[in-house]
Amino acid sequence: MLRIGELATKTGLTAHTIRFYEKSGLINASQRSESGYRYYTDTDVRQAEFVKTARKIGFSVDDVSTLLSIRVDKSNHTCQDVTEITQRKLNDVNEKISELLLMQQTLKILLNSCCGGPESATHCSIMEALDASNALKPRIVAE
Amino acid sequence: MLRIGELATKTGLTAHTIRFYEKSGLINASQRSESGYRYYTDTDVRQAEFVKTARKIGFSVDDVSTLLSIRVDKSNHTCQDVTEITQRKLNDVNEKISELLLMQQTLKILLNSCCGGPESATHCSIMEALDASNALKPRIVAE
DNA sequence: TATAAACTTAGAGTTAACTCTAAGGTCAAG
DNA sequence: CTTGACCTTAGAGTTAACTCTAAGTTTATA
Ligand SMILES: [Zn+2]
Ligand SMILES: [Zn+2]
Ligand SMILES: [Zn+2]
Ligand SMILES: [Zn+2]
Repeated sequence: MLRIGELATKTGLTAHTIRFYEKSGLINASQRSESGYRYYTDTDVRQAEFVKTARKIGFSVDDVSTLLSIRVDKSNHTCQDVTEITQRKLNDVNEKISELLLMQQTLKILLNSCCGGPESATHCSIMEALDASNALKPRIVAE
Repeated sequence: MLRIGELATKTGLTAHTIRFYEKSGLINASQRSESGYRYYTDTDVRQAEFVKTARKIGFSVDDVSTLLSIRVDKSNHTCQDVTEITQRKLNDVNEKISELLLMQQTLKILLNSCCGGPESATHCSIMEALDASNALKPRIVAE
């Protein structure tokens, strides 16, 4: 039986976060001491680790909540249920990556166009590009 | 001279956002009618477009604020000043991309391992992976 | 003139996931 | 018995960038 600090150490979460997850319904302490201290059983610890793993992969707290409800009642859920959540998450991630790659591309173009030196920014091509509003069309770029 | 709604149409921002940007010091209306309506000059419009462009590229409101202060006083700033902001942003973006690629990789592995069918999740490999906490080590994976 | 669209303000609400604070209680070690 | 580390709670604060509301004013149009 671990106390909250020990669970924190074990999982890499903070005690604060564990309490927050408790409020969110992700982690609970099977036992409480008379004085109110939380005590975590092995089962609780495994659930906390599940939560940590799922969060680390990138699932939202809400997703983890759903995954946990599947976890406690696997026989009434299907692989499809699980892949749906996972696929949705992957789609999110893919979309974010696309956006970021576009930003990356544009930023690279800007950096390539500017000398970066100590001279006056009066004719800085980055500033000019931002003013021209066609700085938003990244193309094939070297490097 | 445009009113806020017209500027909104022209820039693709909303009137709300323009007012928010005003509070944040990014956009201001050179004129006000007697009744208090904002009126934007061509110069204001160009600044608003600069803001829109910079935001679209991914610069934070704070970054844009800094870029604007360079913009109004280019001769007292250098290309280095500008590239620093841009490079910092690119570094941020690169870091986020790395994190997302890791997530993407892991999610792909999970999806590959699960049949995704209508059968019970009792032996679902995604659930197993989340329970095993070694689901976090993405390796080379086929597409 | 009447109506509707557009505008004004201050300030509150949204989202996600924490993060921290205050004020106090508990427990093991020395 | 005292000290210090650890625990408790409710609830407020953080961040970024909006987004919305309410209640009222102005303006253009029919
Ligand atoms: Zn230069
Ligand atoms: Zn430059
Ligand atoms: Zn299956
Ligand atoms: Zn499965």
